[in-house]
Order: sequence, then structure tokens, then C-alpha cells
Amino acid sequence: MKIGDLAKKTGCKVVTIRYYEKEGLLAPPGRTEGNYRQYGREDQERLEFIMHCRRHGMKLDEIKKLLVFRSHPQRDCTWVTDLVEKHIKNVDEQIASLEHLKMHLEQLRGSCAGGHSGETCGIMRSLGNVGECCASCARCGHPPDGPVLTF
Amino acid sequence: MKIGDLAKKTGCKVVTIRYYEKEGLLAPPGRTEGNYRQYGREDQERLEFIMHCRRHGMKLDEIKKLLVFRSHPQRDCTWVTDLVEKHIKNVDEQIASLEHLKMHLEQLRGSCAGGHSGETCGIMRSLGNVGECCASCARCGHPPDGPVLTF
DNA sequence: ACTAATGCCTATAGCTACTATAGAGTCAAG
DNA sequence: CTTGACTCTATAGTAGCTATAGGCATTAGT
Repeated sequence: MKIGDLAKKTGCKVVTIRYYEKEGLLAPPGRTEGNYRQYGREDQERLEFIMHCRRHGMKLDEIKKLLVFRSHPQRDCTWVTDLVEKHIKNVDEQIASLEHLKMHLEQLRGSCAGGHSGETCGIMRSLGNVGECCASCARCGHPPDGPVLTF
Repeated sequence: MKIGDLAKKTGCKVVTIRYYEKEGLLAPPGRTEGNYRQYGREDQERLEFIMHCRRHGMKLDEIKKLLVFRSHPQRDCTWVTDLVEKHIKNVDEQIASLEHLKMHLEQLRGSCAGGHSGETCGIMRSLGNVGECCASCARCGHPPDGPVLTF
């Protein structure tokens, strides 16, 4: 199986496969005479494992550990359940954060109906008012170096 | 006001202020004899506007446009409401995505109670099973080049 | 056999929004 | 007059890819 075939089978991009190899997630595969990478079923399974982990929001270095664990079956898996637990907490926190952001955005939307100039537009005015943003709300005590949500 | 004072007043880091200047969000301020940046009330307001936008999940280039609009009040603000609308949709989509992810993670959590080896751990097994992931579910038809959620 | 298209190779730079580091200059207090 | 806090610039690093350039390998068509 050449890299393009593997890409088609898994839905992973060719460049991404090479990237995973460079990052040590996939072992350097054998090569053909013409120096093409050649993959087998095991490589495919490993890649699919990686992709499945990615879809679960795992970071590459977490996946790396999971892959090591996968090939050394003698150890205790408690940390895996802990990892999943941690991710669930993380997801919960993100959802809460987004719900809160949504509230603010809806407030923002409600503050202008459109058709205004930069000075009179309610949204622009709201964006300029710092103190206005819910002072009572704990979530709005933006930690000074906390990450800002991006899209 | 020196850069450190501005940082303290706004809660923005010194390096970030310099970064915003480099990116054209803040105008290069005046300098003291010793080549220190010197800021005034207007700069502070502009920075606070930027920070407020960031907290609403706006990207830097979106904020740049908003800043231009802010200083050219003659134009119509409809696109601003559109922008906010777009962000709300985006947030909705992200929340849905995270809820879905959470479901999967909880499934994962439920598939092993801990104390297993790499081979018998239910989580590891689930992560290896690609097809298992809800085939019927539309959200699981991961678009080939769609962004993967990260934390 | 020749050619064109496609696929593959490596290496490097770019993306976002910062953050960290190094090495040097400026300023106020003791 | 020295110490320490603050500031300056320039450069590199972060995550997880993506894009580009320039060059081989293979294959389909003529």
C-alpha cells in the first residue's frame, strides 16, 4: 500500500501521514525500490487508532503515550481512564465557557439592529464598554493569562 | 503611561501589547527620551476594545476591521451585526460538537473500569475500533479536512 | 518508445495568537 | 554608584497541521 492508498482508506491526508511519521506517531515504514513508503495492515490500524484519538480531542503527545501503552500490554490502564476523565472535565468546562460566550454575543446582537454608523452602532458601543461586561459574573473574571476562546 | 502601567491597568501582558502594535492593531505610540513607549487614555481605550473583542472570540483580523470601522463612523454597521451573527452560529456549532464529543468520551469511560492491561482495557479496545463509532450519526461523518477539536 | 499526467519525495516556510529567551539599554532608590 | 526593576529589539518556539518549491518515479495513452 502506497501512502496515497493509505490516505484514501483512512481519510487522512498524505501530508498528515508524513507529519505523523516525523512526529514519531507512525514508525518509518519500508520503502519500495523507488523510495516510496510502503504500508501494511498494521500501519493502517495504527493510523486509524491515532485518528480516532484525535477525534476524541486527544493531543498528539497523549496519543503517543497511548500508543506506547498499546504495545506494552502488561501495565495497568488506570491512567487511561483518568485521561478520559480529564478530557470529559475539559469538555464540560469548554461547553460552559461557550454557553457563557454565547450569552454575551446574544446581548451584543441585541444591542443594535443594523443600519448605524460606527459611532451610533450599539454593538460598537458595547464593545467599547469594558466595565459593562457582567461584573457580577464569576466567569467574566477573565484570568489574566487564561486562554481566550478562538474559532 | 509606560507599557507596564498600561499592562497593569488593562490586564493585558506587556509582550501582548507590543505584539498588537506589531500586528497593526495598536498604533506605534510616542516615545520618551529613553525610547520607552508612552501611552495615553486613547491607547488604553483602544486596547480595551481589542481585549473585549478577543473575549468575544473575535480574530485579530476581524478586530482590525472593527477598529477601522470605529474610526470611520460614516459607514453602515450591518456587517457588524452579521459578524456577531456569524460568531453565534459558530459558537452553536462548537457547542453541538462538544456535546457530541462528550457523549463519545462518556461511552469510552464506560467501556473500562480500570486495572486492565493494554490489551484488555476496554478504552484501548474502543479506541482501536473505527467502525464502532456511531455509523448512523451524521456528526460522526467527519469531513475529511474538517478541523479536529483540540484542547 | 515517447510524452504527459499523476503521484511521490524532501525541505522549508506559513498559519494563529501569543510566549519565551537572549542580550542590552534606562531609570529610580538606597 | 550599584542594584534591581523595567524597558528595548530581535529571534525562536508553541500545536497541528498546510502550502510551496523543485525534483524523481510510475503509469496511461499514443
